[in-house]
Amino acid sequence: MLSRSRIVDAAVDLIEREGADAVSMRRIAAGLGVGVMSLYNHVPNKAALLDAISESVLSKIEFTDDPSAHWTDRVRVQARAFRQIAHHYPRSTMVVFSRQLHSTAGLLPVERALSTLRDAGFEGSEAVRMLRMFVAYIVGSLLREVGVTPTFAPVRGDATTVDVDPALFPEVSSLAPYLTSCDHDEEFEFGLELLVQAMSVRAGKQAGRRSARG
Amino acid sequence: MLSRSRIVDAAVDLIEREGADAVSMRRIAAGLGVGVMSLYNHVPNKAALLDAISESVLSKIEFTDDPSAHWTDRVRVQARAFRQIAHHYPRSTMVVFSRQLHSTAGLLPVERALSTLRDAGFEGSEAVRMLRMFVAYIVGSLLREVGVTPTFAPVRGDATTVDVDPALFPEVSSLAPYLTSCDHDEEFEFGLELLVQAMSVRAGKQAGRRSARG
DNA sequence: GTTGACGGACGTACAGCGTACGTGCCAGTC
DNA sequence: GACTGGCACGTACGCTGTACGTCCGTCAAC
Repeated sequence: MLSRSRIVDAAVDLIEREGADAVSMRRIAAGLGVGVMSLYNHVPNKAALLDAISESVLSKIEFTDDPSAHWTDRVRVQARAFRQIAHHYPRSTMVVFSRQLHSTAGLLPVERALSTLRDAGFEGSEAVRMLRMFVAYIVGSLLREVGVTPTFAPVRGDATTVDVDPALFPEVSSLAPYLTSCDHDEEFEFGLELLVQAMSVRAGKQAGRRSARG
Repeated sequence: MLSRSRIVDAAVDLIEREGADAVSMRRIAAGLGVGVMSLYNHVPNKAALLDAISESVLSKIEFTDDPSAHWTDRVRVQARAFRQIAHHYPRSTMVVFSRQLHSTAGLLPVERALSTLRDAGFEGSEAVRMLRMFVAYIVGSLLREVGVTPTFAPVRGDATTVDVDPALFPEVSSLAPYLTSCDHDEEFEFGLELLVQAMSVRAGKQAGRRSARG
């Protein structure tokens, strides 16, 4: 029996195997051994299916939040949880990023994050701003890692040959070795640590007089 | 007479007017008062055209770098220049973000940024890491602003009504006013300032004695 | 002036797309 | 038995990208 979740799962599989461009209602139906129009009994249209895919991927984020841990560690854990799911479904993640979702699938992560930020001493608009900044960094990082967007390492994939004019681009040329290679894990952790430290400073300023929560 | 740049310009116009989904070779040709296949005399295929669009948009970034200014201000200026062009071509920016570009169109910004980072005291891999982190933040922010990706304000557009269960999501519920509204300018500047400050701290550590910004 | 070559504009054609619409099968309820 | 509603499915339409062939204007060589 066909069902919405079976369709979504098949679509995610197809995306991961052959890329987002390969996704068509016909291909999904064929993968399920089913007629094309049968899908429309469970999904109103393709756009809604893509939204459902986004929701499905987002809901797979594992948030094992430990309220007793220090808030900085909780921030790290949550950021990595986000990243891990993106690595597990890289091509579907691109679909998520390319769609505006109005669902509540992302509510739980937001709730957890805000709770953590409150423990860090951020209140009101400051907490929301911190959250948005963090999400921006994570999304931007994942967009680079997933490979669809700018590693801004504009040299050839072959790390040995660099076809950049040193006279025109001295910095790019001299830093070419670092620009061509990219250890995504290190890169992500570097930015994460920087942000956490920046948040710590800000938290100290804000909560300076008042007592921070344990 | 048809030309590659005329085609690209027409495509960008079409994207901005009617969205990326509306872009088809036929529509572009019609907009130019030209037959569909004529386009293929100047562009090998649609994918290449989209790449050309990305390149065109990126090349429009205005970098009026002032080497005499403090590096923190130069960072700010460069970040805002990036953002400004994204605001000028919001829908085309999404096309840029959704494509992996191997062109050298983004080289000049990278060169300027690395030069600025060098002045800040960052060398080698540290400079590249800083650049990548900054780009990640900017890209993530723009992705939110351009509206295609998660403002993570999962409540309704109507700011007065919030359909979130306060029992299940107390933080989201209590911060709803801040989550529903989003002043993109303030939001961007907030994260920008946080990053610049974080970089200042790091620069101080790395370069030893250096004038901190007041 | 004639001829030949060539590049660009264009029409036709084909496979694939999303999906509106209609048809038929089957389970459940009077 | 008749009726109803949900689901699987086929057909069909208008759209897409683009391979291929054709036509025409320009220019060089004779």
